[in-house]
Amino acid sequence: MVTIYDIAKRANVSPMTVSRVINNSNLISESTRRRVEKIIEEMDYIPNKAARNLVGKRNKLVSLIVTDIVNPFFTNIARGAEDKAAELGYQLLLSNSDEEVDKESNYIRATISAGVDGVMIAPSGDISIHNLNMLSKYKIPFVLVDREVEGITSDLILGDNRQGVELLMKHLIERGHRRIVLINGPDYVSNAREREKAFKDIVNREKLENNISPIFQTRYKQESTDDIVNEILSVNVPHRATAILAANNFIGVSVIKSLRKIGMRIPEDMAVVCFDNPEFIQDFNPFLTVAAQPAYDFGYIGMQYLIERINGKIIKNRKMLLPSKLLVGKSS
Amino acid sequence: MVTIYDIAKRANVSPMTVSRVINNSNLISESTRRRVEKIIEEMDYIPNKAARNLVGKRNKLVSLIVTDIVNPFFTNIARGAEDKAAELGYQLLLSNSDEEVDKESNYIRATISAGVDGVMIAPSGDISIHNLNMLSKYKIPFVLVDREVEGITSDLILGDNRQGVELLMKHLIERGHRRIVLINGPDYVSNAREREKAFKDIVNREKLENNISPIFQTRYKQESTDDIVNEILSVNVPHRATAILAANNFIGVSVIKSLRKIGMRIPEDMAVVCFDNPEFIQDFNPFLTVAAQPAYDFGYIGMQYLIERINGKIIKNRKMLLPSKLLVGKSS
DNA sequence: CTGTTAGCGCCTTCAC
DNA sequence: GTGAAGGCGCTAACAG
Repeated sequence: MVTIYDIAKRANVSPMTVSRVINNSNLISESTRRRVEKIIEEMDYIPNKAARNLVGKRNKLVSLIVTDIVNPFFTNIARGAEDKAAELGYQLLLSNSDEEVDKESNYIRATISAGVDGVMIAPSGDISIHNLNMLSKYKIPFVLVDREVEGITSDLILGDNRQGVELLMKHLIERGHRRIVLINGPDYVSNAREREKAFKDIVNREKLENNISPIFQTRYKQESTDDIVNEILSVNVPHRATAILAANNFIGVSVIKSLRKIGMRIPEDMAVVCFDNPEFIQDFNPFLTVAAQPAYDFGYIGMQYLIERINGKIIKNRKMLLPSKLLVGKSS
Repeated sequence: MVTIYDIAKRANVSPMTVSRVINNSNLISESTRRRVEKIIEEMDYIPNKAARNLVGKRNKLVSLIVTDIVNPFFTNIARGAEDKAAELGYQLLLSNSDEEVDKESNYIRATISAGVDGVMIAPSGDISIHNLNMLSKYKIPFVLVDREVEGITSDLILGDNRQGVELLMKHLIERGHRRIVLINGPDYVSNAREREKAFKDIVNREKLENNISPIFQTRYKQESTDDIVNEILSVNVPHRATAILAANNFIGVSVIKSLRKIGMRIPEDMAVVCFDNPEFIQDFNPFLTVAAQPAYDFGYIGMQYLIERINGKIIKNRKMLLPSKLLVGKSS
């Protein structure tokens, strides 16, 4: 391994001078700078981050913790985050928490151990507060994306959930639906609570039949929704809901599968809409009607915020609320 | 920041003893071990990787370099890789090369600088050889996934491209197609060369009309294929190709878009098949007929190989060839 | 503008 | 079983 000492020897300078060169110090004469740079090039010298980090320097390393990179929503967040990070010279550690606090907790510890400068996280839920406090204890800045956590103040990049629900509900109502069911995510995730609140408000405001517009709860994962769908269909036809609003793409897809399994036609027998695209290419084969959140921007802007924080430029907490776009498919 | 010195003081032992505890040395009495462990717990001590790394220890950090995490093929590779890495206590650095050698080169340097123990990479192409040699120079083990590189020997996790092409061609031929066009990836990527070779062999073997079965080349990216499609359609109908084999999902999707743009019906006017799912959920809304590669396994097995290499368990190079599965959609 | 000294947190080596 | 000394590669603080 080539070190600054090797460079120094060859260049007839002290290691400190080499250090100054690789850190772009301007307390150096142009001639020695050039000489040293040439030798660095020749010897393929690559600085050792561990050593740098040990003396208290920034590590230029950030951590991204999502629930599941396979969800296109988070895939795009990851890409946005990585693009911005790379642009600013940072590297990205990736973890999948699967919405499990314990896994998340392990990742947080590993992440601290690795000496990251900051963390961008879509927290598992409100119980993530302990993990986030751990970060605070180590003075590691973080931003929350997609979800906030009760009792935590930080920079936030969130979807405008009320606006998204309005978009989907308005669309369904325009198509004549009056009996709409919400299949929501878990109530320990902030965006599920917000989506539910918006849903209820609209049901009241629009005087929809809210006795037949109950709210079901599942998880934001690839899980069967057969039971919930069966329960919805157990209501006899004149009173049965005619449309389902799924709180995210995984739920939306599961609902479609459950409906198809028992021969229901979509949208004739049941309309389905959801948050977030289940597919990564927007305009290719749209089946589901969705409120598409600008996931890439979540990641890109979030990383910008995070690195500003790392550099100590920003003190007060910021909250960015990003709107969804309605993409009408065949499912409604 | 809590260090082994803090723990040592509180436990009335030397820092060395603490070090032994956190490294599960067995040269320690049960009683002191327990005492130290208790204090570690109390003080929320987290080891500093930078320090560990500096004294030459494993960093428990690996790097994954893909061309684009947004491609579901690589998304699933990433998930498989991260799962295996986490299982074995490793963390994952993620980078997107966009199939550009210079970007890749920067990531490789950053990755070395970060002190990774190993690298899993889908190389940009044959020119990646310099980047891989850089890794060798630093004695960092690596495995190649999805693509091999001429002149590089290493562990390999590859798709069985011949088998995949056979699958798709057999399917098309069974449906009566005799004039098939290949829209391939760039020839500096090994799998493109293999797919082309298999395609040609089958065209000859099956005595397909190979004067009208030319091969076009584009990139494995989300780029327009309008020009290529127009060229294909410029042939008059009795002689025009009736099916297109796209070498990956991005190309497949682009081709569909190009065809739709000019009002061609799929599959009536033109059948389309490709490698890899363009969607992350297999059984939801299948439009394209695809040869689906087991991407998750690429990542999972690849990471297993890599970490075995890191631990010095394996010496000879291994090559894992994974078969595709045919998923028939509406596009053919 | 350049060099010297000391130390970051941990582990290897060698004592005891 | 436990501890002391030294050093990994780098940079902050000081000196010249």
